[in-house]
Amino acid sequence: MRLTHKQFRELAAKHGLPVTHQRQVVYEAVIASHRHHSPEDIYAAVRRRIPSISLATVYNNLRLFIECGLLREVTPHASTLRVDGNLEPHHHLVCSRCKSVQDIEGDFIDLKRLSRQLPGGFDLSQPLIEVFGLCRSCSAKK
Amino acid sequence: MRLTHKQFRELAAKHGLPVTHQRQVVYEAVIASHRHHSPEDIYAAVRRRIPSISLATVYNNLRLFIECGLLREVTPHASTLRVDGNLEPHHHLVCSRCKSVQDIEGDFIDLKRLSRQLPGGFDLSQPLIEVFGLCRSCSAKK
DNA sequence: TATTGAATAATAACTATTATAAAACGAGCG
DNA sequence: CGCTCGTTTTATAATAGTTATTATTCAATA
Repeated sequence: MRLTHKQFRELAAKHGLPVTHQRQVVYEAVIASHRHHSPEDIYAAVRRRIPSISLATVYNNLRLFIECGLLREVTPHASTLRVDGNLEPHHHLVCSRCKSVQDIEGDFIDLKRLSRQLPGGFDLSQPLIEVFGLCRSCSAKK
Repeated sequence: MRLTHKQFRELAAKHGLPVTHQRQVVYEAVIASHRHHSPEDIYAAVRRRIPSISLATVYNNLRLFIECGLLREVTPHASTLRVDGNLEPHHHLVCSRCKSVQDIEGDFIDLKRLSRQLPGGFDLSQPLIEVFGLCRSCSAKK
């Protein structure tokens, strides 16, 4: 706990982010458990230490942390359903910022090696792979 | 247009899905344009042919098509934000059904080849790759 | 033609998230 | 030590996307 405490102060300083008690606690809650969290999970955990905290604060700070690179977003995606009628094997290149999607050929993947790394029982019979990054116009803006 | 007409009937038959006029038109709207659509886009397109169609019907049928494998879902994701505090390079194995996420090592990716396939200007300085499939318990249920 | 079950339309309800406005905080300065 | 200004937090309202509900329509069959 002491460790993440210090770790957060350093990260925040590096990104020019003022440290507040709420931010400290939110960050520690994310790090404390090693799984992938939803805002509600984090809200619940943080409330045990700051009962008065508001859900909006959790959202605000998570987003801030993601923007600054203190945290990563899992599957950064459009907030709405997208469908693809192309059933031919292909994969997607997704912009983490504007969520645009382009198709990409899949031959950069070593399926044999990937299968070897899979946990038992994981079914990859129709593998779909998404590569996240920043599209040209978003990386230009940055 | 005739082609997707027939294509849909065959696909539907293969999956034991009764063909209705609405389904036919929804499917054709997805295929007609080659991008990745939101339900609202599709709703707008379909309304030009069936003005009385309901948004719910579009949702229902898209979901049905995804379930049956007539369409793929782009970025199958939990309906809520997920956050990951682990900044070490690693990737994710995501279950398309239950949306659970596990970490996975990334050495099945040929980054050199991937970079060669990237469209100009795409920034992959912090590559994040997600592999979608079915986790053990979901593939058992199936 | 009457019956039955599935699909659709219309709309209400729900959930996750964002926006807004007011209150509290906190660093810097007199 | 108290004031002030900008930031953060809180509380809550608003919104967007999606799902659920229910009545209606349709299509197939007896």
